[in-house]
Amino acid sequence: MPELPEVETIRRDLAPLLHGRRIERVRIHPGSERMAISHSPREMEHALAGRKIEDLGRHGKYLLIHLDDGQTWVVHLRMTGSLVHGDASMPAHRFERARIDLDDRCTVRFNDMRKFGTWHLVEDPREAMPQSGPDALSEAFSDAWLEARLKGRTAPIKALLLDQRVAAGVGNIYADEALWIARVHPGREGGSLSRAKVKALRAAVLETLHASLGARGSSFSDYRDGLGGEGLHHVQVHVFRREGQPCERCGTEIRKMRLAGRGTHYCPRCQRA
DNA sequence: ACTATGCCCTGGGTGC
DNA sequence: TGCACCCAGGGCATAG
Repeated sequence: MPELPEVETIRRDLAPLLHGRRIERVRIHPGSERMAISHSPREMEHALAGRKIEDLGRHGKYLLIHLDDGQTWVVHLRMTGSLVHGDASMPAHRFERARIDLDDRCTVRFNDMRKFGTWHLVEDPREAMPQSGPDALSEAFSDAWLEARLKGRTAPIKALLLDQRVAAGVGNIYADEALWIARVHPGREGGSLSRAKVKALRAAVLETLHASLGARGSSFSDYRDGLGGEGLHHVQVHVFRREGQPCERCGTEIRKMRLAGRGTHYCPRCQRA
């Protein structure tokens, strides 16, 4: 599941390889037409061909590919998407959904088992992510911002952490990890957190995102970096998918529950309701 | 304005 | 071995 650290790792991998390259040809494969949101697949292929890539940005879980005509190609990998750079002769991945041929005999493959990934081609990146709030690693995601977003809210804090309007880039893995670090029960009402807890939670979000970035992301299943390699962070998580195993702090068995429609992992002792 | 739920999609795992 | 079923979940639409 590519969340902020995984998308940022891909951005860093691809940026030096794509900078200044011209896109020769783009093919969206049959059966994957739905990924093209802002245009029809054929229109998008045509609009991308011949464009030069200027630089790569990121906002939350969205990868932003800035082109020489001022447009931005906005890619979201959702759960199983990956963008893998390689030599044009590299054999196609089993779940290749699209292919981008560059002017240096290299290719970027868009692989996506579940076909949830999306592409937009827009003048302003905000058109492709109208709901997105501040990036979780930006200064705009401040203690004051988080406190204001949580104030008066009765929804579970886990659900609010997953809300991209609150903090863009936090997904299921890092929401669970941050709540464990901050010792907050995932089902607790968002508005019930003290100012000190809100501050601890924001710090925990940053801590877990930076820890994962340092390990090039988490590869629980499908995530791959920009070169097709796996991240290393999944071996150092505290709670995510560790149900039945002991909590590192107190030894209590990690539990799993369903919250906001997502598998939610926590320590029943460290994270009291 | 806020909260909860279902949908999209497909492979992997499980149970019979 | 085969098959039905369930699970994974980000963002969006919809209902209340």
